[in-house]
Amino acid sequence: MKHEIRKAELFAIAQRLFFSAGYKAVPVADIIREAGIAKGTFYHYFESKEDLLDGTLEHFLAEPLELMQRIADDPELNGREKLQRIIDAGSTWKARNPESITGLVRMLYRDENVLLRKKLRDRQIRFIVPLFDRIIRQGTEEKIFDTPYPEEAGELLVLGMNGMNEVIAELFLTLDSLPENLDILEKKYRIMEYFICRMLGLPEGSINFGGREITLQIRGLEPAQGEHA
Amino acid sequence: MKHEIRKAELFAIAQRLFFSAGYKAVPVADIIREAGIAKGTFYHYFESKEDLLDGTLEHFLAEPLELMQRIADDPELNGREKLQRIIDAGSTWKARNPESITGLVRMLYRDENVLLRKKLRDRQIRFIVPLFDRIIRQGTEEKIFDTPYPEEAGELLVLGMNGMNEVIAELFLTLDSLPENLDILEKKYRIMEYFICRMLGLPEGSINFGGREITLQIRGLEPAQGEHA
DNA sequence: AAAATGTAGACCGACGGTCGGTCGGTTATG
DNA sequence: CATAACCGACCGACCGTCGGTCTACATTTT
Repeated sequence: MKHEIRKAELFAIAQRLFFSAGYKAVPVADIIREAGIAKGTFYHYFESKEDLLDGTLEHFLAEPLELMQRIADDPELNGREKLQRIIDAGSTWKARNPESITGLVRMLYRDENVLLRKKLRDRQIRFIVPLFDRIIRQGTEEKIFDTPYPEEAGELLVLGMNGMNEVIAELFLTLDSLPENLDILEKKYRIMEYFICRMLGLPEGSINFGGREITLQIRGLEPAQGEHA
Repeated sequence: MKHEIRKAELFAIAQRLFFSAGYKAVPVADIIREAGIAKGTFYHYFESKEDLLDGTLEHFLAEPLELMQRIADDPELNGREKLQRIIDAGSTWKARNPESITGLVRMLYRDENVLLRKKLRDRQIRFIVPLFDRIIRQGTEEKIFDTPYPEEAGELLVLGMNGMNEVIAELFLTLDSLPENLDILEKKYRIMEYFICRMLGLPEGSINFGGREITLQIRGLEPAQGEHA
């Protein structure tokens, strides 16, 4: 088991370095220096630098994905509640480590880091789509959801949310220089809520992504900073 | 003007090489060998390899985007017709050069080529979203469209279509080994049609992506190859 | 029981080879 | 003669390889 421990150590180092500077920008040399091992040793543990990246992302996503799994499996919740809980879980996770999020997003949305972003996104989608499918099937059986194409709604939902997320992330990054973009950003959230309800045949307001306090909190600002509707 | 001609030559070479082998896989050395120039000359024309890529994509997309622009500017057409014509233009363009399309898609959807795909997509989206916004505004004024969030519908539409396109492209690539996926692929198109109409408040069937003949034609197969509904 | 032998896998770091990009200089052109 | 076009040797940063050592433990031999 020494092997697995060592690998986990390397994952931790890689996560820190990749997530602060980006994948391409971190040479293998840096990683092995921090780990105190030699080039050859590194390639004893991993087939390639990209192999390390894959493992690191798997490691990184394991916990949040497992959390979602648990929510989806919870027999106490109906379809709508599960959806909302999964959304909430995302928000609170982001709100809990605001420092890292801003840096992470800023790094991810650079051209040179598309690969990293793509791998992260792919893994999430591959995992989440089946989850959503199950939840939507449940909600439909419970007569809470009412949608044509129930089998496809999950995929469409996840893809749509993902596309919007990219737009939102880019807006998020502009907030420092253009604080007024907060309104646009919030509007995007409202639209997403609207379309999700629309697609699932839910009454408006059944799903929500949290108000602007959440966004501000994620940015690491106090919610009450001259912000009043 | 010699300068521009030379650049166009290099774009042509780059397009051929990048689109068959991928961006990373084509070293600058290959390009200058084909062009018969030296390293230094290359960097006299371009700031970097990536600069060449940007220019190449701009070059590549110029014609189809201009065509879309013309459709959007056509005073004879109403909103719905413009939308449909733009979709048709895409289909016929693909159907006209089927050999290149399959290879292109196969190359684009490799991990190592995410950057290329991203740049292509970004440029399209940046160009198309304002176009769609105008068309949707026109259609809304004509009372042909009826949508909440008319200003956002364009972005949502383009993003949604784009996400679906990625899924469809991946399905498209499996058709050789799994011909039955054609049905799934067609279904995705039907769903897209449905949701576009839904989002724009059009009666069902107002927009269509063409039947399976188009898809088969794009693959370079004759439509009538044992395919009958 | 102790010593010799075998072995697998952790570990090492110099080295090969590729590639993007630079630089000092030469040649053509207007 | 000045400016743009052009040249190719060279540089430095990387990823990944390769031949080999060292340690710890199992197996056999004395």
